[in-house]
Amino acid sequence: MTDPTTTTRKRRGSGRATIHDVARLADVGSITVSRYLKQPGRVSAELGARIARAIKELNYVPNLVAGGLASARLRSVGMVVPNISGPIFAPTIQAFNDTLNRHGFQVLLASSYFSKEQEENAVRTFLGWSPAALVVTGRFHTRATEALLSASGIPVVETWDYAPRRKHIQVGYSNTDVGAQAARHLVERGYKRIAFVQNSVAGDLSAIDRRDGYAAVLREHGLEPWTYVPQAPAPFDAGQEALAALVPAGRGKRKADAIVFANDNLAAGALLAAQRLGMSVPRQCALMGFGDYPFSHLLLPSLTTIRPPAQAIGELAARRILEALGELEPEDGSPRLNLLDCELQAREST
Amino acid sequence: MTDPTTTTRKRRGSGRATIHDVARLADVGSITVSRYLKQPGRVSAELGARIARAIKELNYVPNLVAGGLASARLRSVGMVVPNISGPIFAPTIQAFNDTLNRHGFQVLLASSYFSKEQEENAVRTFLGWSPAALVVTGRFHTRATEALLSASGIPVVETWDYAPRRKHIQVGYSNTDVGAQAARHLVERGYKRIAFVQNSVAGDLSAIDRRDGYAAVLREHGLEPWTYVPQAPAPFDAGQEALAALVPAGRGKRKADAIVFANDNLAAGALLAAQRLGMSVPRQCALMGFGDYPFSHLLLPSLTTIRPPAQAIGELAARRILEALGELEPEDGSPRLNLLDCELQAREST
DNA sequence: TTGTAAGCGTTATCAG
DNA sequence: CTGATAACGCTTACAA
Repeated sequence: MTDPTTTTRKRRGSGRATIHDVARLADVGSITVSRYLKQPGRVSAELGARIARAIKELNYVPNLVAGGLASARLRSVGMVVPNISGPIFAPTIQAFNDTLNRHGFQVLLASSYFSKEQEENAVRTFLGWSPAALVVTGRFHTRATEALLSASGIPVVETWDYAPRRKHIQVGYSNTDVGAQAARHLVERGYKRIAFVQNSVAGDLSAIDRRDGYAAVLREHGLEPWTYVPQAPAPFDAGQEALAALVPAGRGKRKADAIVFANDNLAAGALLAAQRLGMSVPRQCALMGFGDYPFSHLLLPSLTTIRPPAQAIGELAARRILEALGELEPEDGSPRLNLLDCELQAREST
Repeated sequence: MTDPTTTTRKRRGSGRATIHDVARLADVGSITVSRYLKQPGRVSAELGARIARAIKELNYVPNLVAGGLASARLRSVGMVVPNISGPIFAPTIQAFNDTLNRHGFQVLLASSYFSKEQEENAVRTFLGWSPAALVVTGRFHTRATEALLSASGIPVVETWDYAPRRKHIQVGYSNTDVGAQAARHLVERGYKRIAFVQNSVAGDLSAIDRRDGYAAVLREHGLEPWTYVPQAPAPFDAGQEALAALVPAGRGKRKADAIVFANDNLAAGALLAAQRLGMSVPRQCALMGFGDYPFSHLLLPSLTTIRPPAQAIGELAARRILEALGELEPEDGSPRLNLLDCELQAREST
């Protein structure tokens, strides 16, 4: 009743029904079946109905791999992110994946762990898949990656950053602005000795941009920037270490009255350390982070932080790609530059 | 210097160098290049060297799509998870993806949002990709999904659950045991009126297994199971609602002295509500969750919970697949059934 | 150890 | 609107 291969069993192949099986059963040419699948409008209603019946009867699933080979373009999009499971990129991946899935594209994922070399590797691998487009994180890549991206001839999107002068599509926000936003928030609240705590993860260059934005605002206000780089590798420990260094117990030393951390993990480490030390936040020292991780509003005191548009980045990147591929009508002109906003979440810790 | 197509430019194709270009430059048959790439041992050192040079010269990247078509098996593995970005599945995806990437496989991801129909859809789509293996979450699927999986003829892994009688490879833990573990923990600490709060997300059937395990242990100890199903859709609100219902303010009513929540989000909602109400946890009521989300040890009091082996599931699923495909030597016999442990994290809230 | 021939299942091209 | 034919770039089967 449901024998996929109407003819003799072949030596190779998947054993599944092919477009030819459908064509034979519907008594049309295979190419007509292909057309029916891609552009139903270009096939007469009668043949269309016969084909539809045959497809159902054979339980036919088009082989996307063969289609990808023939058209030199697989319906897939490669995406390189620093990591999949962190609180930062996961919503971006989710939104990106869901949006593209909805249009029949598969997302291929690879993580770079903030290493440009691993990113290069991933891009090289992706090219073997003849993807329809590529997405990378940030604007910092190896020269080889740049070359591969440029030579690929397919749409490329850079996410989670914003570099107007680059040639690829940009979907992100300005980390410099974020740093400035944080600094302004603290200055407005009257804090004077405002420190910035760097990420101990080497390779997270976006945190350096945030620091630069912070430093610029402080200088504007006649305050002296003050950066601390923790040694501890684990973010919670690093946050604790930074607090101890910037708000020492003894008298007479220079003390920070507010600290901006490169991310919420560092800030949470400091917040917990403060609790343990009986230090009052924000009275003795205000703390703020970046990222608005899921736990940040649950802390006591709740953590002031800046929320990046993680989900919007994924969704918009997918949309711009679909537009570039002609799969979607450009809604707002489909600009190459897409600058999104980060929202300051003012809470108890400042 | 780097003209990919030594001969005439072709009308179709990606424009990239092919295996034939490499073969021509190295003056060998294309099949020898193919062999060199797959089984370097079967090619003489001299030809190998010539081929290696040609590959470098042409910057050749094998077209995996063509290879996948020819061999009727793409080096890809489809994975369906309820969601990508939650605290639960993200570590599994990360570990699974990284392990398979390391062996040259691409992971194709799709999210079901706990819907069996969406899962079926994803599986159907994946089959069009001729994947080498498939991974699904849990043991509950539509009949059509079951049929597709069985007919696929490729290794199938069910994760995040453990159903010994099913025919697919199992990599997970027993949710019933987890529920029992939670109940035992509370019984041992002397709690008597122990309630269980269900998930408000319909479709998360694993939570029901946990409740069953909890109920069995309570009965063993002569205690009466007591399940509450919140109405609020958002987990935090649902947790708060459950607390209000199970530990009412008035006198004379029946009150829970301990509550097991279906997950940490619910428990966190209750914990925060307790703080706001000035209720002392665990003195007035002990609370525990499931999942050990990243924030759980940061709460005040820190949340007792059970940590599922999320990362181990991803890694082991990948390993079993690679073994089934002959890409990896079976280390411990590569059993079909893989039961992992969940670790109870006893903390302040109980 | 190496090579030849024949697909894999689809789509681009061009002709009716 | 429909179809025959020839790719797409690689691997399997078989032969030397």
